[in-house]
Amino acid sequence: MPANHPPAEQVQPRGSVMRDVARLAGVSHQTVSRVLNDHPSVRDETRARVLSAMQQLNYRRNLAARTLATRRSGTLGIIGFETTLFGPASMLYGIEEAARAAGYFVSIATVQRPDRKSVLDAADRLIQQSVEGIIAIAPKPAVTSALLQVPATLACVGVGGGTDDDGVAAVRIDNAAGARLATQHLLDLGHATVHHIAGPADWPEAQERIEGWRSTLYAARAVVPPVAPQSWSAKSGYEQGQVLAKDPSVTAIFCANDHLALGLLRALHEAGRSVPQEVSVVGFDDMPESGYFLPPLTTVRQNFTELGRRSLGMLLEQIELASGVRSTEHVLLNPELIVRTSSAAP
Amino acid sequence: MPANHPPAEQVQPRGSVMRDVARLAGVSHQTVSRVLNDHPSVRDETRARVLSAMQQLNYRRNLAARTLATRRSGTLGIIGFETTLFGPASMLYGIEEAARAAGYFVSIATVQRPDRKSVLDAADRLIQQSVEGIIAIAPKPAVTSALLQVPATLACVGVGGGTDDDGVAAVRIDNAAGARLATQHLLDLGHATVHHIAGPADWPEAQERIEGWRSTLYAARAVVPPVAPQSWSAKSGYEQGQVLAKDPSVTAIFCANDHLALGLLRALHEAGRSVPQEVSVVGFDDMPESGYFLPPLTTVRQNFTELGRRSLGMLLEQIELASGVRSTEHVLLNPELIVRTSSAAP
DNA sequence: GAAACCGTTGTTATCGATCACACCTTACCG
DNA sequence: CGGTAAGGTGTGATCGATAACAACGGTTTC
Repeated sequence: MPANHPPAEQVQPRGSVMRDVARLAGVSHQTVSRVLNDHPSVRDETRARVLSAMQQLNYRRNLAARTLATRRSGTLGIIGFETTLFGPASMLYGIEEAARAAGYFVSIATVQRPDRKSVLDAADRLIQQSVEGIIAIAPKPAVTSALLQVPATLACVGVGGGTDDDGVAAVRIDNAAGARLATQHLLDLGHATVHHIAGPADWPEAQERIEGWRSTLYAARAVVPPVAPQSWSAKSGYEQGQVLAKDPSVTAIFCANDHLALGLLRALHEAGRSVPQEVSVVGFDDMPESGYFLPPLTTVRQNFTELGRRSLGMLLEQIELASGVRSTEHVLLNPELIVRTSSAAP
Repeated sequence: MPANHPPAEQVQPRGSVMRDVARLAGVSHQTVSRVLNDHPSVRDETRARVLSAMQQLNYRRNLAARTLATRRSGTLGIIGFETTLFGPASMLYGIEEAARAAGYFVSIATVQRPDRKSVLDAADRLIQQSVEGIIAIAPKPAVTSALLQVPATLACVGVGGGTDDDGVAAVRIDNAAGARLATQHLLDLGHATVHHIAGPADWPEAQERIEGWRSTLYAARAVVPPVAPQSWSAKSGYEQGQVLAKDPSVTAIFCANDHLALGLLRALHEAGRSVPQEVSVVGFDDMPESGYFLPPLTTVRQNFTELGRRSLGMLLEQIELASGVRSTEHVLLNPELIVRTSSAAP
């Protein structure tokens, strides 16, 4: 049920509307509308008169009226999760930028938890605004599966790790490939095996990175050390790092993200184990700061902005195709290994 | 001039509208509207019938129509700058959360550069959407001064460092106070003076931090070392750090933000100067990672989320007061010193 | 010379809500 | 018992745009 606002006595001051422009230009409002919509059959001289009138009156077309008449709002919705983090924030940025370029407006709805109810709630708010499509930042499958519940004629795209669900179009990076890149890099340097500090067990992205890491070790016939998934935080990296630091056989560690790596670096430092001389470390994400860690972090770069742009591209495709059937296309982007100084031969 | 979208043949499927609900409930559309708007004079039994009809039809009120009729959109606009950074991203989050709680929708428009033209452009896009108010993330004065150009009846609030301008309501943190906190902390530890790695010279926030730092040194009759403002980046901190590291008289350094501090820490480490034994370092911002730097960074915390919430509060006040005159209230939030291990007695 | 057509323009209905006002009960009062 | 007030409900106009169609002068076509 939509909220009702407290009354604001003063309404927005009535700016100029199409009638005013029409009167000033000496034409009908419909002609003004034609100029506005680039209709071909308007005489150049008439068009010029109208345009000048619009300029004089500082006319701005009323989107609400247009939406009502056309049943198209020119607005896209984003369902965001943990948007204070660098990754989601960058996706958001990429989406907005691309949307603006395509002439769309962007409305956002954040969710506290990536569960079905919150997502449906957010989607509802967006639908009320007549958005023409929704992009959901979807770290967990619950998000995309919730998207299946929204009216099937509404274009939807999921972006992020939790987009396994086949019913919804999605863009994601290839987490397993990224993990393979990192692991193989360390093996190639000559490490006997690679330890892994994983992300939380219930996150698909964390699972996929474990998968990629594990399969690479298998292929190389290397020992597969145990993992103890906890969270994505530097704290967790620090704590697990303290344990690993005690084990002299550990020479290479791949972290599921850069925050974990940061915590790990601190733990190794405190334990007196130098990086990369004694232990090599590789992260995942490539945050802006990662190049300035001590030592600068070798990591797997996700191009979040590109992720955002691509998802917007897919959404527009769906909208403009308007087949009515929802696309279920999945796009997998390849991450890139950024080698810095935290990794070296043993 | 608004962009026109390529035609999407298929329009949104017509969901149920007020007429449908009215028919099913056996009342007039006006009565449905009354129920929707909590009008007192509806018999309980009628209200119940209407509500049940709405539920059966999964009715959702059309915001565009409502906006057209009431001239109120229930939407607020945000003009964002560098929203991928932790600070702006957190403000955005705080705003959205508070807006949702207050029953408002949020639409966003980002700008590439914080200059007059870009801001007016963004404001224009928001005005087209009939937003009832605008919050601008305003790192530079050009932003708020641009806000003065938007119709005076539209509520506006600036948030951030560039909000000196007296014509616009604003929320900001007290940068000078933060700098004093940091500088005094270092002096209190027993350092003879404090060096400063500043932010870029054309940013008010950087200037205010310089001011706070300098005035504290004056008051303590300490030597005021020169500053060489460059950028906000870790790279800049690294480069300036390399210079400072060579000077054995330098024992305490206050950085204008945590990124600079990160770069500095690396430079000090590479120069073999230990922190905090030989050199103390204090940052500004308190990013989530700062507690895991090597060593954990003493820093000045800005509560960005709170900044966002407060700015939204002020905006709502303006909207709901609707005095027509724009508020010019300024709110200054106090930052907080977070002491970790990067600072110690010389 | 009538019919068909074109480019250009105006007229009227429409989108889905709210608002102002009219209408009908019922109740209460003098 | 009639008049007024108040509660509950319906009717029609309205917000500002677009859509559909009609109208008009001037060709072109048969």
